[in-house]
Amino acid sequence: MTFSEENYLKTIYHLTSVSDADISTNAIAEKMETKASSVTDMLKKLSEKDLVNYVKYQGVSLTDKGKLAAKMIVRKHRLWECFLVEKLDFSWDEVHDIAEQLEHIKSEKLINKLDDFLGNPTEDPHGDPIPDANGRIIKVEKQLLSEFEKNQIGICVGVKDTSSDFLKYLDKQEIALGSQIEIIEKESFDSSFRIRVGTKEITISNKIASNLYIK
Amino acid sequence: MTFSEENYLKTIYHLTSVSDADISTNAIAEKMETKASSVTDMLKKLSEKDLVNYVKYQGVSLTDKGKLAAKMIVRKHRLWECFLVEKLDFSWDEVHDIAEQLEHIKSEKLINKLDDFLGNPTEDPHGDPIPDANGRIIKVEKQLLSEFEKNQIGICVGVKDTSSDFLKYLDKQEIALGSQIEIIEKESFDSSFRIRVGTKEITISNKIASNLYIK
DNA sequence: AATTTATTTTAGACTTGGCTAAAAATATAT
DNA sequence: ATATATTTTTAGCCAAGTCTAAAATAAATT
Repeated sequence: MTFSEENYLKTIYHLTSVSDADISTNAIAEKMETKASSVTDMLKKLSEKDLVNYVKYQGVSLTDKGKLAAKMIVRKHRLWECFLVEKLDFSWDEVHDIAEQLEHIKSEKLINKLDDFLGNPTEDPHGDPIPDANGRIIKVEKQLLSEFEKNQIGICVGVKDTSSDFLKYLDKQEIALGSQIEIIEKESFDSSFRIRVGTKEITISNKIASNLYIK
Repeated sequence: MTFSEENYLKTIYHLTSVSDADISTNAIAEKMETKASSVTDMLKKLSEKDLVNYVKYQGVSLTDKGKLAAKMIVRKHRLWECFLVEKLDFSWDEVHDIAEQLEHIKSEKLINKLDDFLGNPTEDPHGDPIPDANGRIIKVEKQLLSEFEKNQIGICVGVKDTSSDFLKYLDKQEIALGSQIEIIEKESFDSSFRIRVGTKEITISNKIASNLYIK
């Protein structure tokens, strides 16, 4: 499988996890910052290889084979992210681009040994689940901070947006995975939140609250 | 720089280290298992980028820029090999192909952090030197076992051939980096050697002796 | 239901890196 | 010095993956 094929599969996998319905050519093109015509070409190829179910003009979905392949790529991506953060001391906002390259390294033995070396983690540095060698995923109950009510208390277990900008903002506010967060007040006017993180009290916008997973 | 360009640079670098003279198109083609015509095309491109000095029909050599680039690829390759052997517990005959992929990962920060994580090693698992971040290499005095005489004693510090077959043979004979080797007898007829490795006495062919570095 | 708008596909072109076959240059041998 | 052999380059073709522009289909609107 080529780099390009792997990137398409991964994109379709991620889009599927939010929408469920068949994925449109345009949605893929937008996510991958490429042109719809390029996507069409690739969908034909992936369909040939039985990695996707593709019907002209009707969108696309992953076959079982395609889904497993996509999960293996996600597995590699997230394990490498763990390695970068835990062993090489990268911060969580620096690892995405490097893992984007490392996820294409081909060696099952490598990834399984890496998994063991890291102590078989079930989540990456952003709180996203890591599929095991068979593609199984342990789902953690979690909800967005924005859905919480006044006086509720929870632990930060993940981020929805993993952009460097957002992660750096969280660092600045000293919000990390494992941080205890208490809703002090929910402002009805703009849906912003007054929260306590550890000992500090801060105000965060609804956009921030909509990208933090809490348990 | 593309994968292909990096592979050509690396090949020219390795060929240079044995011959000194300009490298022929054919020599590159043979080493890379490709055709001379493909090599010519690539040499033109590398020359455009000032990575090689190339004169039609006259062979090729690396520019300073090209040599540094090649050393950085070798650095990455050898550091990843160290990682695979020391941290992930691969054996020395398994790491080459994986490092061949990892050497193309682009991130200076990654490789320097990996270097630190490994304790800034100066040699890879085959005894080959690892260039530092500036391309500097610590050369170790060493000679081939085949050049040794009767009754000489030395320590195995490297292998010339790094093929899996050869490395597995060495494993079988319990010869590893650091092994003490004593020449018991040199057979003049076929230039084979009777040697002592640790407590064991074995006979090795001249071909084997010509691929073991001793200090 | 017809027409406009948006999406998707096709057709044809380009780039990278490879190939084969033939031509050109260089090296070797008579 | 010339003929032969080897090496290297050129010329033209192919596949992957991308693009633009035009055509086809689906969706939305009147």
